[in-house]
Amino acid sequence: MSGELTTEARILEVASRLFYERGYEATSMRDLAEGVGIRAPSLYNHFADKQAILVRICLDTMREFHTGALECLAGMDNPAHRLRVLINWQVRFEASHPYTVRVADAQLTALDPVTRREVIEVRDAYEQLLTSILAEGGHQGHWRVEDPRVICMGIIGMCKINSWYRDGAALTPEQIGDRYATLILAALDASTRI
Amino acid sequence: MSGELTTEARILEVASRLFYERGYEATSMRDLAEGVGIRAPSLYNHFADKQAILVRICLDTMREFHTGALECLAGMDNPAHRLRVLINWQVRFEASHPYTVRVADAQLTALDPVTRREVIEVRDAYEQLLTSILAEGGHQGHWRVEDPRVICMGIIGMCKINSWYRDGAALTPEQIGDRYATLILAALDASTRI
DNA sequence: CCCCTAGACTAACAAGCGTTAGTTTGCATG
DNA sequence: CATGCAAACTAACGCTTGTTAGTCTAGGGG
Repeated sequence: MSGELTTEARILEVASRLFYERGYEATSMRDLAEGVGIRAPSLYNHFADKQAILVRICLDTMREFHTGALECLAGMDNPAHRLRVLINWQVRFEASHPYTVRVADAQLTALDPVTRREVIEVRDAYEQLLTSILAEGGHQGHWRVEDPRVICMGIIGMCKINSWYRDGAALTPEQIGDRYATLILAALDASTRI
Repeated sequence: MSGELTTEARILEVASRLFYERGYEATSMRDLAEGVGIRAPSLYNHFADKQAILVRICLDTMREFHTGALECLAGMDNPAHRLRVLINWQVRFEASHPYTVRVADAQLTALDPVTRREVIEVRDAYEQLLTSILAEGGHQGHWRVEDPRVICMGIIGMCKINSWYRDGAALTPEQIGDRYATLILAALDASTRI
């Protein structure tokens, strides 16, 4: 065992990178094994089959993302604070999990239908969370939000910095998150003229 | 020949849908041929190989997107108008080319390096276009834009409605584009308190 | 009326795929 | 020192893949 990680952890690590770079179907078990430093059949000592590796990556990532979001919001009431915290969390998560986040999104089509449904349910739960914050801010009169869902999807898309952000950029993920949160909060402010 | 399209056009149409649904690698030439209503070897009467089909889809889509953007901006000077028009164009294009836009993005890894570079160059040109508009509005004092590129990427991400928008939604693409443009313009407005 | 070409077809190939069976190895425990 | 088990290995399987070679057929121009 090289390094200090278990073989299972190293398989997941290498698989995330390869699925990210080439896609699930374009990555062979032999490629993956070579990256780990073992032979292909040995992979089956750790995972039932190729699909199980993808399932682990996608489900683990989505669940960590969602539970982390809930923890960030714990005990917060003010919609503006909640929105800012959530935007910051997503941006930071995208930057700290560059491979797995993209795999969980772009390789959805390679997932078996059952797991795909599960991943989508977690994703929907997050969207619901964000939408409810927007709606609440609207009801309280702080924000101008005619279509919370449309705004929600716009914010989520904006926060997907994973497609362009690379380590060593001029701004840290924290700074980018702050910029986006400030921008959205300014835009939603009901006192602003259109 | 069924319908009124050439066989080549029908191949591109079916391939776009299959690459979108399953990915490039997961779509076999036999699957594709079946969708078109011919046998696999007949595909080679229209395209040199499988890769050539993907190349056509990705390059055609990106070029149509970029030249369309330039046409939308022709003769427009005001940064606010230019930004609004560009946001609207992207949102409408995403909605009107749901399959090919996603393929040109998600299947980038399946493209041969030469074509991938070409696609990325077109994408970069669009980003440069948007960034320059933001920077100009900043220099003219209309907008508060400290980091034009970060804002640019945020706007582009926001406009990728293709991942969630489906025909028959409550709002039309035009309406969504208007909402986003208004939101961004309100956020950038230099006279707004933060 | 014949020929030529475009575009369909069948048959088949070599390569690579995910996976299984069966075997060996090395360490930890009694 | 013997034993057992986890986890590596080699060999090989059946299948699918992209692609090529060669053939057939229908329609339009000389």
